[in-house]
Amino acid sequence: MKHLQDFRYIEAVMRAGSIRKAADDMNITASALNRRIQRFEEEFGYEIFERLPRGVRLNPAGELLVQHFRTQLSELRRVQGQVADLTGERRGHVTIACSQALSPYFLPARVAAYRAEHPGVTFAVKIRDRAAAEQDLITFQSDLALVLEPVHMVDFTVLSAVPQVVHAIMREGHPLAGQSEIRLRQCLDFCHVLPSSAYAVRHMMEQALAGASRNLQPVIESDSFDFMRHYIEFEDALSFQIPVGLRFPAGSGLTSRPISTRDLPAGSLLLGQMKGRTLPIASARFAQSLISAMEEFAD
Amino acid sequence: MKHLQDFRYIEAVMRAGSIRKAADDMNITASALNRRIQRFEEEFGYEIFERLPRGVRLNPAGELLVQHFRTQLSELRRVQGQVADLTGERRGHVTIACSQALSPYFLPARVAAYRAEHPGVTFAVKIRDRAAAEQDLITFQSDLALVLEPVHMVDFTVLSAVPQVVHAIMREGHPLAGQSEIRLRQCLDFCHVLPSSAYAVRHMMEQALAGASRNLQPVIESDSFDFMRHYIEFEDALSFQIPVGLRFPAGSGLTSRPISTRDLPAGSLLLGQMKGRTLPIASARFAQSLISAMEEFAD
DNA sequence: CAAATCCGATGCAATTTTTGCACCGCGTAT
DNA sequence: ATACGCGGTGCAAAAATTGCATCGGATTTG
Repeated sequence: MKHLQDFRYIEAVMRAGSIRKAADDMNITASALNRRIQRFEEEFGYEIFERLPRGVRLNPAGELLVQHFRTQLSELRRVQGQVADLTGERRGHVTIACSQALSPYFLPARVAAYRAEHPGVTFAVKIRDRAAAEQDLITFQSDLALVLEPVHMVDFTVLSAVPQVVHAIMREGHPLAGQSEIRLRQCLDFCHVLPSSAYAVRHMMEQALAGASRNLQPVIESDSFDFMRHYIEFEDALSFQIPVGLRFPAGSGLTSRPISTRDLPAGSLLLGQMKGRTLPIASARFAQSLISAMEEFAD
Repeated sequence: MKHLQDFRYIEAVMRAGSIRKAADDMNITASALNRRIQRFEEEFGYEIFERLPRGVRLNPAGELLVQHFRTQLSELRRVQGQVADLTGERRGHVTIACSQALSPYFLPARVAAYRAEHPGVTFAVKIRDRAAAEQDLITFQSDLALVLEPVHMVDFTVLSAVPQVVHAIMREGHPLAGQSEIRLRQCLDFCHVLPSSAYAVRHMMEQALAGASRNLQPVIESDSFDFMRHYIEFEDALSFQIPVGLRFPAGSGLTSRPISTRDLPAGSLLLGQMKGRTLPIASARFAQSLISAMEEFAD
């Protein structure tokens, strides 16, 4: 849309940190871009960039403005969706940021189920760690976020929450497999494979062990839940995952046992959206469908 | 703001009902305007005007779009206000649509009280009948509406409500002045001076008398509460007003008595805003101040 | 029933706006 | 001290917008 051109340039400058670099990115001359910025600031009535010796940076007014434009852009898309709806096209697009744990089983199943009923709806599923998922909402890059234990919770409206007890994953023959519940300290006696600290499960475990005499000493630390899960098949170690991410096909040789909530309180898996935002119809409906499905996982 | 130029043109075309007339209004050629509309529709992806033999009219998609633009425009102003705030200018502007009854005493006092504390804040007070006040909110021409018994209440969020019993206004020597409360049917025995049917008091009285054997027969019907009130000083008739609009300076020779709520239920004086909207800081604060003041008038 | 009227659309030239290029002054970094 | 990268600016080229004249179509008018 033509009338948001200025915003695209402003955002580019913000990202690049300098008008010249941004001009390069946007295939335009620095002078042209410079003047666009100046003209905009004049019309707006206030400067939005601080001029630094090595470039420019958004000032607080600029931050406010960028946030406004982002809202505006997402609203425009929502209106377009609504118009598409009433012209009978009946399509729609859902963007969701979610934790890695959701990616193998839970979310694919839910998206497929939804698409079975609404084939015209398309999806963008972004795997994000819990901090990045929130950032995605704030920048309007995702309509929804489904994430375990979000970090900041500012501008985050919770649509649904289910508690999730952390499970230890192990081979079927593992010594701990004989118990129906595992104490956290028992885990420390075995080799463990953990997600890196950006992930909620790791964070929860470190919180739980803060002040304890023994600490986590992962033999493997990874960003890939998939990698860790498969690693367990080869070494007699422990990995950890929440129920929505668990499922053991026959013959995998793996099993899981819950960690006692006395040691490790259950985390909350939250479905949320940007506070105060009106979601596009497709996303709002899919959120409803997700909420129903999440209730079945209340652990 | 330059980037909303298209919207201004679209709105002009909507109002004028034809591109040519709108072009005239906006001091531009019809062809230029026509092409702007076409280009916009192309970018937007959908037509927003129906082409009729005698002009154009917004289609449903266009209605949605116009509403979107109005929101956007008001949001932009809010952001500008916020920016003004953080640059230390500490100014602000409040727009409020209100019933005529509020205009002589209640609202001037409230606005003055608020400005005494916040001298930088400016006001636009628009006197509107109850239907027009709501319309003002919807079109974002006012931030707030303070109105007795609004008509539609769609997209209307109530911020505060106080009941208002209708009072009869009369000269001090009037036969009914001896009673502490007046029955509605008694009023019919005297000449009465009524607001026209666009006003809530008139509407409430007609509702109350619907199906009754006797009906209202105003000797004077007027749009001006001020006129009616002063008219009573010259003829021994009755007029009607709600408490917030009442105050008799010594020597006016007028007085008022409440109509029994058995005959005429109290109406609600509502302070409201457009549903889902975030008000500019100045308006939000003034609304808070109004809410406090309104509580004193709970009748 | 035909002429007149009013409408939106469009080709083309005039005008305004935007862009690119060259260059300035300035502060930092080397 | 010099070189580099930055934002800002004058001026000409390029692009977009506008105005004018005109078309084709539908309604209104006489």
